[in-house]
Amino acid sequence: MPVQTISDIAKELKLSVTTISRVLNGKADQYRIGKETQLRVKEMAKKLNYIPNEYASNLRSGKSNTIALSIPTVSNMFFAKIASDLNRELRKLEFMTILNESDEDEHIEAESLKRLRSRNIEGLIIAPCGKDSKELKKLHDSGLSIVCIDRYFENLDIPYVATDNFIGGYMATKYLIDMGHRNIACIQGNKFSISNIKRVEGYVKALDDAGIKEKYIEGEMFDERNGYLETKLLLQSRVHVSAIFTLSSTIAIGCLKALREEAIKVPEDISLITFDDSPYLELLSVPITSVAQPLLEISQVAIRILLGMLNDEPRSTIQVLLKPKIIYRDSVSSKSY
Amino acid sequence: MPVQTISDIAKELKLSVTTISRVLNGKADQYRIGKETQLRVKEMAKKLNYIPNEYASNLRSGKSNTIALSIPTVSNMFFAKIASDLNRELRKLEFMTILNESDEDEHIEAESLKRLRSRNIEGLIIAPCGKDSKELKKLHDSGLSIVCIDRYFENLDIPYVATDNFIGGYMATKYLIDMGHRNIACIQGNKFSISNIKRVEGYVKALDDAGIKEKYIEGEMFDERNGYLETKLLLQSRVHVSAIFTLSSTIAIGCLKALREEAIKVPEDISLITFDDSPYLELLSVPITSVAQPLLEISQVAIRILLGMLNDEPRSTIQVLLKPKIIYRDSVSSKSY
DNA sequence: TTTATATGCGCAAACGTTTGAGCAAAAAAA
DNA sequence: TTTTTTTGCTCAAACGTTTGCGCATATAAA
Repeated sequence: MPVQTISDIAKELKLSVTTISRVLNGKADQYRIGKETQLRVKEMAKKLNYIPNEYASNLRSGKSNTIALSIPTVSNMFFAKIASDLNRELRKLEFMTILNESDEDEHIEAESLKRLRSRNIEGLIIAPCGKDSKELKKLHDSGLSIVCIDRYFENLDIPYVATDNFIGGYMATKYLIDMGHRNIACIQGNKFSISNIKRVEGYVKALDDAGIKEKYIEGEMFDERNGYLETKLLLQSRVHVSAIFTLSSTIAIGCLKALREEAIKVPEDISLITFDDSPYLELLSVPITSVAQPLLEISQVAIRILLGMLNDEPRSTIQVLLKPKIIYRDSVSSKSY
Repeated sequence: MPVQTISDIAKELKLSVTTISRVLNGKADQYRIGKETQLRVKEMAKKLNYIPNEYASNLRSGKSNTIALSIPTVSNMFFAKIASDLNRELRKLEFMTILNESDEDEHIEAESLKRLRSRNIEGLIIAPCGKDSKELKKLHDSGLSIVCIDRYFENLDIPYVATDNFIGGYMATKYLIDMGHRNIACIQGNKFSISNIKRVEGYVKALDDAGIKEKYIEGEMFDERNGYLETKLLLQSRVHVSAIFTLSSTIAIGCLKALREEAIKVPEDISLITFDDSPYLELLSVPITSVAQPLLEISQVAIRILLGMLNDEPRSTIQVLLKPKIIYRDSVSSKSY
């Protein structure tokens, strides 16, 4: 069966395409199309198995019913959960979701954003990976509704919603300090992502507040490999730490594997606390204490902000930071000097 | 800056839109556009920051450069990995990816598929969730290039690539049997997904081959909750099992949590083997033996098949089953009677 | 009966591309 | 010089919608 168009229906019913279009768009009453005609049109549309051509409709109307989602990667559970929650909401709102993964590569991200401009998307939800994104700024300047999640740019007035990473970093570190630790290493992820930066700032502030000078900040990627490598390096270096603060659960896994290889016991030899919770953490040989982010809230707030912008509410600079929560388990020992 | 169109460039250069279009599409030589003109067009396009309108272009040409990906959910690591791998390849091929999550709900899936028809997508990669999908069949009949991953329909000649789940189920169960277990429970996921069905068939066959009559097959969802609940039920029932085979890593987590609550030791009291590998598994209090699926291969083969179809190669019914691999860890004890 | 209002629908342009066909001028061949 | 070929580009239609405006006809009011 060939693709049926509006004008096929029109021909069949000996009506104009205008009438068909109006009925099918729910604008029939507004344009005073008779009740009976409406019925006949709808029936014929069903009978012919009519499928609207979104490309034609978008070309004319400018509406694409499409939202783009740009995140580092969906194979990181943190982003996967958020992507899934967002996608579910968008589906309910009858939007299609375009998925863009940047793989933490700002060139890929920029390229994707550029290509998005061709698609007339109506909104963009993005966890940007670059230090500063010219492309994102361009999109923003062009009037596109954008909301940043997890990461954002302090110098751009793009609305964002993220965990209060500074507090998270501070809480985690303070907890370690309160438990008696003084030599605390921090294995970070992407140095240019604001969420990483804020976590590190929290770490530093907590140490400063406690009058601790020694700080060890290493790492550069939110992945297992980085956690493994940096832990190995840490153990082989001369610095002696009694606790490690990993800035993502992926990093934590790598760290744990390295610790195990070196036969270091958690928490007896080294304590561990990590950003990001995961259902696995409580099942590990040592259940890992973590800083849990309010995942669902992030997506929900993001959607709410986006909808606000789409409904032409005045473009305010909404910036939401949500409190994280420490989930206490057994990977941090109290250390008394 | 307003959106610039091809005709803006044309006006600026006093050329026809046809010429601009041809240059910008790389068809300049084919249509004998002068070298110098080509340069001037390209420069002006850059200068005006021209962005092609994909909707107009698709409307005319029928090409959408869009592939849809339909999976249960991206918050299941198995699908997340696959989605990510596929998306990366599609990006390289200059396709945009539309993400559709069905949440294992066939109505949602059907609705999404229906809406896809409006988008003129060029291909569809899907892990269908229903028992049989009318919508999918319609799309297939309409000539769309489709490849199924992980799940498929044996009665439709849609190409698919999946793990050989029968073998996987057989291997896992045989291993348990070889280790001396006779009472083996199987906690399954979605009963209607062929991957689940095949795994169960493998489980049954292995038991039959060993002359074991007792079979315990329970469960109905590929998630943690199901694993937890079914394990609880299993433990409270009168049947006594010495080993459990969970059909996904999510189920395994729930199972482990239940076992821990009931103070059952793995593998001393009960042995566990699970489908799906995960970087976490080796870090658990008891490293879990698993049946690892060839994730990357699945995506790669899927892409290859899809490309073949897109390039108008004869539509053959390619059906690929890839061998899984057992990763031996410590969750299965040998039991001697 | 004439005039005003309501009802039901159609005309035709527009959205920004792509594309088959074709035309004028320049270059080459005769 | 005339004819053929090549070069460089343009015309205009088409893709399937949406939409501002407008035109009959029917009904109600005067």
